[in-house]
Amino acid sequence: MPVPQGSTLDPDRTRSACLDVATELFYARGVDAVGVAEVCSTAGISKQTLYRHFGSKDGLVEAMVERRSERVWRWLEDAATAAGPAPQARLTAVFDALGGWFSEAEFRGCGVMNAVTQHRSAGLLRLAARHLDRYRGLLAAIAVDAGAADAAGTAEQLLQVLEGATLLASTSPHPADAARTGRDAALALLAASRT
Amino acid sequence: MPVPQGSTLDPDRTRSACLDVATELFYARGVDAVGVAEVCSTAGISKQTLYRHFGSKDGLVEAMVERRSERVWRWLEDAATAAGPAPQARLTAVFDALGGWFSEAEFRGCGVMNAVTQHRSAGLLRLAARHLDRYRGLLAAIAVDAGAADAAGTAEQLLQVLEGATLLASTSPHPADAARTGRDAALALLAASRT
DNA sequence: CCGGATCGGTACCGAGCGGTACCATCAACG
DNA sequence: CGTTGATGGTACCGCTCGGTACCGATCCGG
Repeated sequence: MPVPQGSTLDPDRTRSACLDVATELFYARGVDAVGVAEVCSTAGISKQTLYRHFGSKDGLVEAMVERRSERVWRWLEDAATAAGPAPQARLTAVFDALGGWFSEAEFRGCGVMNAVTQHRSAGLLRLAARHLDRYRGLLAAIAVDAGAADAAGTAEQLLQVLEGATLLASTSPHPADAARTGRDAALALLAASRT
Repeated sequence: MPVPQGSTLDPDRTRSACLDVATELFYARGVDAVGVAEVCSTAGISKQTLYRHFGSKDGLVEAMVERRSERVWRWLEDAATAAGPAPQARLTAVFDALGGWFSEAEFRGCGVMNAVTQHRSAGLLRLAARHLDRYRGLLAAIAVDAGAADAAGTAEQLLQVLEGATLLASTSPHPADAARTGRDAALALLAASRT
């Protein structure tokens, strides 16, 4: 198979490295506050290469948001799965994982929702909807296993708590507290969801 | 008293009109997407006048965020008060009022949190903290009257639901549903907060 | 009626932006 | 070995931004 793998000219590797840098910079300082020139110089590529891969800055932003959404969702799924089959344990694991994230010095809230708040484009709105749907799937599975009378409604409540905790943590001086508060609220809602 | 009131040269009136325009434009399209020139021309004032009143664009943004925070909080307080003394009724009134807001075509989420997401400055972080504290006071009073064992903790849970509902409504095709979901979650949490 | 202050309008500045053109380089392949 | 295609570097373009300087008009108190 003719797949290049260590080469300097591997397009996939270049693209991925570029997305890594874009994710970091855009998340840390905001999409508007970082120019494509800085992304290029930090990633060690030229502007031509960036534009050949992504077409425009918007294209770069959307590609990085999509990848980020998929990764953070998979990360939460893994955390839930590792907690075993009990729905309460899985929900607890989700919020505990969030707590670890919130406590990082670089934490700035949900990158997907931040991006759509900063640039309300049709593409980002669509990506945000997909992002939230992934979360809904995760939370609905927990609600179903917990015997919720209205699993979809319960999942929506849990999603509001999750996003609310994330948003409040992003401006709070004690972000880890937001995860604990969210976990308590989520567990209470899950318990109340059985008819 | 020498207060000018109808004059074209009334500084307070000019300042207020300027803040009205800034509130609308910055909220509708984002702080970065609107230049001071457009704010001035829409408000019918010159750039000199704007800079004499606010010093810089950041000053204008902070002044408009502070006013918006105070107004929306007072609006929610009034909605709760009008619902009578019962804590459940007041909490319901808060989320019903939010539902009316969410349903407006111009709704774009919480203007205060949007602003701090777009421009993470120390001033805006401070204003956001004050904004959330106002909400905490409103919700804590409800939690106390409902006999919550941990009123502050319950208020924090309700705040997460409120902000989560607002954030999700801002990207949802059915924003009013978010208010109903939030109301149900908030009432369930309030019920679960006793002992 | 006049002097000072404030107003709106406009031209302007330096800087940074997103995006493009051109070129020398270098690896891959026939 | 020569061709091809992708790369990094750099200069450049048109545009818009936040912010300032200057001007003539307008209002006000004395």
